[in-house]
Amino acid sequence: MDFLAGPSKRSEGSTGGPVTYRHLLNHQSMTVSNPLRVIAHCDIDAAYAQFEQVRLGLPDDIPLICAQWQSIIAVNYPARKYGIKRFNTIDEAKKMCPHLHVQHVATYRNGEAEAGYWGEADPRTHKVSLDPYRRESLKILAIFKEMIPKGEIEKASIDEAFLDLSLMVAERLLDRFPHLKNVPEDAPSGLDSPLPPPPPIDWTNAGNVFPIHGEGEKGAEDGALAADKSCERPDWEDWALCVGADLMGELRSEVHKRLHYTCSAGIAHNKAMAKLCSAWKKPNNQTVLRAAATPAFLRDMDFTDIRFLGGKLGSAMATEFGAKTVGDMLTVPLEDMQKRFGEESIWVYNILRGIDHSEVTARVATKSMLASKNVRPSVTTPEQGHHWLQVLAGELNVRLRDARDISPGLWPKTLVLSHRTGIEASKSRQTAFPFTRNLSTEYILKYARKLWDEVTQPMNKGNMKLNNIALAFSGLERLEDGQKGIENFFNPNNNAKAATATATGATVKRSTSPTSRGVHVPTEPSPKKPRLPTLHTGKRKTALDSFLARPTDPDASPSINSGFKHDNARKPEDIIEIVDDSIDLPDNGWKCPRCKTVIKGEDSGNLKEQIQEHEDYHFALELQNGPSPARLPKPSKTGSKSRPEGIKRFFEPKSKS
DNA sequence: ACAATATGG
DNA sequence: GGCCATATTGT
Repeated sequence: MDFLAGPSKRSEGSTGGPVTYRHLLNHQSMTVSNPLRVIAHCDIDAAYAQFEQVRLGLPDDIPLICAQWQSIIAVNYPARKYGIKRFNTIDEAKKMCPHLHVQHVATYRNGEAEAGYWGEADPRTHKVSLDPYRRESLKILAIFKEMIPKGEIEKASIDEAFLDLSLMVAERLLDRFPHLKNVPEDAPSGLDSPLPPPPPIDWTNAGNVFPIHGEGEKGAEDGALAADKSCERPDWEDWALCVGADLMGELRSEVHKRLHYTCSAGIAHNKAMAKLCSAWKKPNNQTVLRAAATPAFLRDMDFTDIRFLGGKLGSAMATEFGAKTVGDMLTVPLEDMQKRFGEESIWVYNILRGIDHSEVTARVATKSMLASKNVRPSVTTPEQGHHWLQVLAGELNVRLRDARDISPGLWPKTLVLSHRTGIEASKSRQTAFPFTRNLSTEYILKYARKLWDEVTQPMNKGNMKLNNIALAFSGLERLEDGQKGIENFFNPNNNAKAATATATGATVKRSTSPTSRGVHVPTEPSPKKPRLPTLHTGKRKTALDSFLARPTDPDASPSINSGFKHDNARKPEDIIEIVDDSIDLPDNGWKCPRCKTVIKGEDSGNLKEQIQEHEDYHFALELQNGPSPARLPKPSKTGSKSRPEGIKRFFEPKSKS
């Protein structure tokens, strides 16, 4: 337990000694173990609720919940003051707060091709759409990308992201301390010489700085920080965090300025700690976790709050070692942990000590799209199913078109139909999804129906009772010209007769024992099969292994790259280019050179804003779908459709009921 | 390629 | 609890 003894012990970084010029100057050294590494985690406060509040143009201090049928899926912070929780019903919530705003998520209505906000949402006829939220998520991500052009950005979910600020921070440090750019002549070991001692740190713009001795200690608020300052000399690691926190402050204020969303952030030396401290003070706040404050920060925390320990692994460990807090777990020797949970559990051992070497990896492409519906009442005839297939196919149609607007050539390898009855395990059936130039709901529906028939034929005894139907695209990839089915390519209306003739029957029934595959204890890391390496440097292994995976030691291979790992990651130059694009514009409108969308400024004041927003949209979609191969003037759709489609929908009036 | 399952937001 | 996204395993 002497790990907790005090600030002299580092939780990360300086096990290898002082910060050197190499750490600051050599980008190749910006690895997961660079002591100057700065990682942020950012999380939109009560995201769905805020999205709705802003969409509706409501003031930010009114209590609002976002509803999905009779359930609450998000509660904004004003509403939380009334004690409203996610698990309350809407009626309960209204009782707690009579003037509560209740906004239902967008839905697809009957045969409607577009999701929208209708007066009423009926689970018997409507299907929930999260598309509006996905779009807001992309806008936010685009601002991140713009503000942190040189950092890796990992979208962790619809409302969360990790950012690697290390390069930006190093740059700012050098701007501020130019003398550090050159190694002094008389430096004993060249690049590997320690940096000179830093000046004191001004934390005033950094947000919450978690105190070294924990929260409840003597000097509250400023007192604790003042005490910290007096008893500890500043170091460059803390400087890096402070600069990173300034960056995050600017970024969050930019997000607020442009989109009116508040978010919370954590700034630390690694992902796990950044994630933990973004949740420390919410909403609209940020917290910095210095290495020296990490022991106090973690000590009393429930260790299952740590990312990846919230599931079966965490609870198995809690049971095994009779532990609840991180402090409890610190008494478990590494050997014991490894004996019980495998060699790789050193990952857990480290993270309990604030050490986490996992990288911030940009997600380059969406790999699947799922439209799922819990049907009420259950469908008991194949005909009822057709209705929902129509709705699900319609949604997939919209989503794939949207993605293809920005990422041409994107196409799913397969179409999957899943279904569930009661609480049994889901079953699924899939088929190849041949390329066509004429994507339509009907085209999707054709294959969906085929799957549906295969599924329903065997069960046609009147015993059919499906409670969930889902349709998904999987294996989403950018198709090369050569990959496009030749028939379909030249003959768009060809039905590709023999695309699938799968009739393999008999899926295994497996309804019992949800934990049968549960916490299997990996006594050995199990030699992996030579599986297809994924794009992401093949780090993923089994579910459990991936939690426990020990990162490769970056120090051992200084030659492997730093920030820009992915060939298709956007480079800063591109960003300049695009921002410049938006500057040249005709008087009263603007035509996007990429997608030919025309934006008209109603009052000239917001045209620029709209353009920026549009550019951001491109950014974000490329971030998600991968960059477009080149230009490609799209054949103008004008006039062919009465309803705007694809990217244009982005600029439609948001509420349409 | 296909089907099932795990995990997490 | 509903609606997702991603990854892995066995066949």
